[in-house]
Amino acid sequence: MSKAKLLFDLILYVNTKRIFTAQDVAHEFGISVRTAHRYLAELGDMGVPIYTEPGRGGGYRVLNNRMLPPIMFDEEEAFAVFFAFQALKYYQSLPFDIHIGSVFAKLYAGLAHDMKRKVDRLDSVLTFWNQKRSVASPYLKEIIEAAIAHELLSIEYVSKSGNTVRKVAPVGIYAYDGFWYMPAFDELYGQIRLFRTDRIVWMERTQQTFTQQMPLSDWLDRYTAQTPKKPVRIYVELTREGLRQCRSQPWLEPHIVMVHPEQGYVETVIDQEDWDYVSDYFFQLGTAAKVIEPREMVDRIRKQAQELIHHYASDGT
Amino acid sequence: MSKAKLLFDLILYVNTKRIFTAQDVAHEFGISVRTAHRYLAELGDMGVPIYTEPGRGGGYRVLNNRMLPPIMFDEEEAFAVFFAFQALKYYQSLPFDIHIGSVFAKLYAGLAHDMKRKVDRLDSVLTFWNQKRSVASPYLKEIIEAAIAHELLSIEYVSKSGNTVRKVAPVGIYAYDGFWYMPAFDELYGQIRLFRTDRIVWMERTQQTFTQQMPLSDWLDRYTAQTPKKPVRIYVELTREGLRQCRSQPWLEPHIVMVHPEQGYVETVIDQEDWDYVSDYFFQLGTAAKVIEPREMVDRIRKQAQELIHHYASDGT
DNA sequence: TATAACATGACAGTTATTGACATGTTTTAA
DNA sequence: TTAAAACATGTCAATAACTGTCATGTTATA
Repeated sequence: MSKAKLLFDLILYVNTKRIFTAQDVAHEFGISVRTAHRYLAELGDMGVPIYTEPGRGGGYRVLNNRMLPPIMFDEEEAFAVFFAFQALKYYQSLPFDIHIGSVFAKLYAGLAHDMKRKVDRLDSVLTFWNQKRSVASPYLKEIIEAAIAHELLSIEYVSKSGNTVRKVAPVGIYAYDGFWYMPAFDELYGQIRLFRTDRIVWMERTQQTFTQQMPLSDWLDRYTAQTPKKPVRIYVELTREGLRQCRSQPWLEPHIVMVHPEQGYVETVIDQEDWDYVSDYFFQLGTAAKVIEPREMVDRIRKQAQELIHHYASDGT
Repeated sequence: MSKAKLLFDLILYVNTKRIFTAQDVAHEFGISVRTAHRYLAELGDMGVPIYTEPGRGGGYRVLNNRMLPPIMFDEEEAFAVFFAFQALKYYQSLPFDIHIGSVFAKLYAGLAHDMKRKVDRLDSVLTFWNQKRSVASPYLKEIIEAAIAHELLSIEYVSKSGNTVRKVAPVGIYAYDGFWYMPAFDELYGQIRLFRTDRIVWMERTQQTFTQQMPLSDWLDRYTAQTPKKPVRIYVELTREGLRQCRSQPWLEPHIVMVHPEQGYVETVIDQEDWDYVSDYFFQLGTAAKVIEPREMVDRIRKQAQELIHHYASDGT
């Protein structure tokens, strides 16, 4: 085995084992103990954070920020990472911001000149835009790590009624509309509650772990799904313009049928709960859409239109 | 210079030069031509995509997907990249999706077992949540690259009035509320217009370049700052519900005046260009809003309502 | 057909790596 | 206090890898 390959494998070995002796390495890779020492010293020079404990019961130890073996990326891959980082620019608070910076620096340094210019320009042609929020959330990284490790957290939370200290089991965190939210099981209330992370003023990781209740996605689904209880069939004719508009509605788009470029229809089933929203949507489309079913929706739209005329007529003169 | 260091530098060298001979390398690094050949062969084995052209005028060539020299990341840095990728999960259409996949694979492969589990779990505790859109935008990558290269694009665009083919100079692209938008200078109109990339049905990169007009950020600033060219004053009374609705419109929110919890108004200046959009918005608010000024908007809303009644009446029986 | 490039092989000199052995140092358990 | 188990470092000879020179092909082009 070539030396390079061996060093490569050695990185993996030390990362997995964490604690080991030079004899272990010598035996594992079929080299002499002297060489094992030499190689491990070399890893140290390469930046792998190993330290040693001399004496009986000693050996090599790896610090927790372990190194990955060297990886070669091509420019496209590097560019993809820059692209992804761009998506994070908008967030005021970010976990791992330092690491993002160092990854950026390492990748950027390896680029050829022309490619560097390209990356510089990326900044000026690509934005992930949202309303900027200026509220800081310092505990994001800790929350993520606690959630991953299924670890209980003690938090002090600012709520309407004042600050409270609670012990919670985080389900996860999500970003929405510029804020970070943490759904977490609250021991006090015996149920999962939603916390805004910027309202957490103090936090401590306990050593206690909990058994996972549910993944974040399940919680979000349950939180948003609202279980369609009463299905309602709708049938709506669409003009060209109606087609164009409806295609940007994710809940309609899959059910659009285009008869020909100038005409089409939507036939789908909605939930009773969304009735008003759907009705308002087709109302707002005006003559670009024509609701055929349900009849009640037609009535409602007609009634709304009449109200509107009345509303503005009474205004008159 | 050590061999490793030399190979490292050689990668940079070949990436920058793109075309060169073994003599060039030998001279540049002070090695023999024979060794230059040997090293270059070694780079090939390492995965750097070089090929050769024998014969007079020949030499070594690098394919465009150039390689970066090997980089060592630590786990935290790798995790930061996974985190960034998580932010992109929500987008239906992504440029560089293949590359994101391959970066993920390369980094993931280098992780120790326990860390792999941690990354697997990241998915279940972290979400960047927005309303999902299912509309596909296949041309994102090309737009970005054209914008970076200041290259003119021919596009076929679906607009209200039908499909049109235009030649445009893209300023950049940005993601907003689940859609991708491309502001671009439109030769036809002699000004910068906004395109939704999912409505581009065909695209071709021309070879022509243009001189950059402005960076995307400037454009966004100007766009959001709303320097109306033809200002139109609007005055709209709002009910409680109207207040609630308007408050979630970023362009209205700053100009809302609440008289008391049940009543308020909006008074602001909009641009002539947005007239239709604004009118439609208040139409859709129904009786929750009452446009007082401009009178023409009142007329238009009334007319729309009448049309709607007619639209659904003719349907009748 | 000469030239300028890559391609490959052989060989000897040079350099780097390796293993064996020796000698310290530090810590812990007996 | 001592022995054992670990790292730490040095020396040296054997071996392996690398390098440069020379030689011989091959390929494309002026």
